[in-house]
Amino acid sequence: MNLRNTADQAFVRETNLSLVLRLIHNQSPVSRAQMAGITGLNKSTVSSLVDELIERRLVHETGSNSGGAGRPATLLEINPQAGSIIGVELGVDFVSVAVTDVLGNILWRKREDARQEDGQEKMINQTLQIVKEAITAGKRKNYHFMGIGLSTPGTVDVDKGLLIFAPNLHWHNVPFVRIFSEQAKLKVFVENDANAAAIAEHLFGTARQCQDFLFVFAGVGIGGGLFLNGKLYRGRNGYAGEIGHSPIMAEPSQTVCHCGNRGCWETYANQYSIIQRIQARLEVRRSSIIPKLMADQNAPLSIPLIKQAADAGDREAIDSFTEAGHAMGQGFAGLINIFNPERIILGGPLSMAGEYLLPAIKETVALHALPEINKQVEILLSPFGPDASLIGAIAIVVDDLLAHPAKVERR
Amino acid sequence: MNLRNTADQAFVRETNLSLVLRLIHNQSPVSRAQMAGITGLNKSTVSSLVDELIERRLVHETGSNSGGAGRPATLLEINPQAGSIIGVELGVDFVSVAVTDVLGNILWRKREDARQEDGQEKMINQTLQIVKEAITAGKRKNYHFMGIGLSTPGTVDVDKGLLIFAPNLHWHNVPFVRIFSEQAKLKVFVENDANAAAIAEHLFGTARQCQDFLFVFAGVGIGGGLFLNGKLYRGRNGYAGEIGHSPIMAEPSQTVCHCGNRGCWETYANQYSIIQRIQARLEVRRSSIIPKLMADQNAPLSIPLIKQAADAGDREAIDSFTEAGHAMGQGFAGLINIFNPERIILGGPLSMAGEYLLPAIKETVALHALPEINKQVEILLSPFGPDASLIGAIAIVVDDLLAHPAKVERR
DNA sequence: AATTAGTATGTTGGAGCAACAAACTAATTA
DNA sequence: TAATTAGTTTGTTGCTCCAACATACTAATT
Repeated sequence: MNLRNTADQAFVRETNLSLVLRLIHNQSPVSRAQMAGITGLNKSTVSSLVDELIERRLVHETGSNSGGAGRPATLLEINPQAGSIIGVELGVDFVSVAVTDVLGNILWRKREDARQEDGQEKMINQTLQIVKEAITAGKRKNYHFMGIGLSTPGTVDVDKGLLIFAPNLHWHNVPFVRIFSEQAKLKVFVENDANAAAIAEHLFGTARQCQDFLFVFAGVGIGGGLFLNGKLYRGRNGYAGEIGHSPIMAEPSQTVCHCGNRGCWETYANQYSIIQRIQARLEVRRSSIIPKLMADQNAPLSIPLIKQAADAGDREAIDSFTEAGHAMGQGFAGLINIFNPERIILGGPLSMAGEYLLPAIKETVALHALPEINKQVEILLSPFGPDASLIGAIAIVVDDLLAHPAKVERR
Repeated sequence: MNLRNTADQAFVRETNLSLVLRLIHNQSPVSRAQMAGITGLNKSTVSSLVDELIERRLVHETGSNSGGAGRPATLLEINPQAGSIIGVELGVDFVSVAVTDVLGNILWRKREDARQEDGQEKMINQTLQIVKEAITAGKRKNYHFMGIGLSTPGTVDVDKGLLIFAPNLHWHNVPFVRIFSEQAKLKVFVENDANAAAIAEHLFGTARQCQDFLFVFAGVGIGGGLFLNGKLYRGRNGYAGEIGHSPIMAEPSQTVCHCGNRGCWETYANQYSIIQRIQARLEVRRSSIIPKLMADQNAPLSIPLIKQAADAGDREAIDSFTEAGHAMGQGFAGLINIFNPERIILGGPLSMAGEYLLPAIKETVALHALPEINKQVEILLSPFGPDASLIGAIAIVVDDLLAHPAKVERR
């Protein structure tokens, strides 16, 4: 039982190096003196740390700031040429790959449909193919790749780099890190999709300074990324965050959840539930423009289509979103009472209808969360929309970089 | 915004000192060499750390262990004479004070009924009086007091030492730390009762090595202490853990919760709900021995009394506990899905009926929690029963001691 | 335009202190 | 006596901190 919660001087250096780098990452541009003030570190210590970060090409000087009296400050920023990251999002029926810089700016991307019925091997090979494409495209532009991040539905053993189990894909024990690092000769990280999205919000999104927030991933199901006490909480075995299966809504007539129970929160608030609501409404009323949209586009009922109808002012569409929002709000209220978070961020496919869902969510939360707790909670939309998990895949690599800057070679 | 997540040599020393002390605290007796093996620290470093702990009288050598070949190890233990702790539990209608050693062994205790209707000042003075009594009793026995811990219902600002708001007591902004430290000239700590109980389980109870567990405090309401990633999670403003108000059970005919909503989990599983169940049953059937017990003892319906009936085999009592257990199980299942904890520990007044509740809880959890997640979760009774929060008050002092051993003076 | 004062930034070199490494002594068993 | 394991001693490395210093600018005055 080697717990290794021990500290030594190398740890001190790594901690401070990481602290300064994170500070530059989300307060840039900053000067050495400012950082000394913020962190409480000595000026000379900050200088030494910054020197090292510059040597490792993670940071560079960029102009100076001559405001008031005194010597003007030299401003520091993350070096955009520090390197590039490859992010891979594995969906149930698609694969998405992106290349970004260290700040999450997308430089290249590609998305392909995938059929998990074709089998695990084929889908993984397809993914590897796109990754190789990204690498050759990057080499042509002289990118220096620093790592690959992979986000996947299901439970992940982060340390072993293993997908333990993904119910939607029917996959068990897939050694992603081994597979991808063998092929690409790069450091590889794997993480659950909702968790990855939460880290993305923390690094690049709406939760930059936030110590305690929840990311709610709404789509086929409702999953959560729990960011608590300044870090991701994964639970004992990495299963934490199955917020959609609070089983308390025990009205026996309700739909059976795919988990086998009745009355799970997510059966009232996932994308299926919205489609069902619409179908039920269309059977009764005929005033909606949705049937026409479906016919015109020769497309089945889907969230984007319903959103389109809502945008055109369609009552049935708007009301269905509102109903789903109320159901979501019930769940959010419970989460707020349990976690007292600073923020809750809604992402995933359903978040594209956020403008219709959010007001309903907030309304229900105001009714059902304990007022004292709810007072300061912000409920926000993810700025990444459907790309939340893809940016998440990038973010897990960047997060490792920010945590261990000394792993980057001096050049 | 001085976040001070910085590290320096003092921090290294404190970390390692604390690590070694914690190791001795829950693995004792251990030798220096063993600890070097477990922690990965250098033998000489461990020796230096142990020397300092001995100088501070926190640890002492105790015999030696001549097992196999080689020089026998000198065994180390926490020094029971390191000092004594005063714990204060503030209840809604009682005050309890205990004196223990550093290992939580009770040396002295006293409990008095209190009436919050008499007002805040009177109740606090009554408490201070008992604390003074404890101190004089201790001085007679030459105890060296190291601090006072106070656990209270409601929301606590731990850093400011302030009770922010306790709905049951109707108290607002009580500066407990200031009040008690002025009177007793000792370091004082305040914490919410469920949180304190969770720390007690971590240090002295059923969650010793546990990084991720939940303490469920069941009584008038249902509160929770969330111990995640190896430390207590308090949320943004210290309100985290209001697990009893998940508002999803929306059957309109149900009892209104004291929070104003309908269908809160706790209205189905708190001690009131059990009493109501019994009352409803007694109106229909007359076979129960409960009315006789009430008459004999000239006492109202209460959990201890129902427990007594259950022990005597009374069907109505047992069935009521079972029903409440099933309701609790619904909530537990949700918590298991959300947190994937290693353990859930049931404590508080209701836990005295644990032998009847636990089987029903486990049954419902098995039905409603996701099987993958539930597989390894242990649901246990707190060993402290009704004293969970009192021991908790002790624990918050001991925890500070273990975290910052260098604050203890060399003698 | 030149001078001087004032202020804030960032650098330098030494002090203090932590863990570490290696060589040692100590105490036991086979 | 040899082997083995426990714990100590001595010297090394590398970290932050501190105080003094050099640098670069603004502002006021001559």
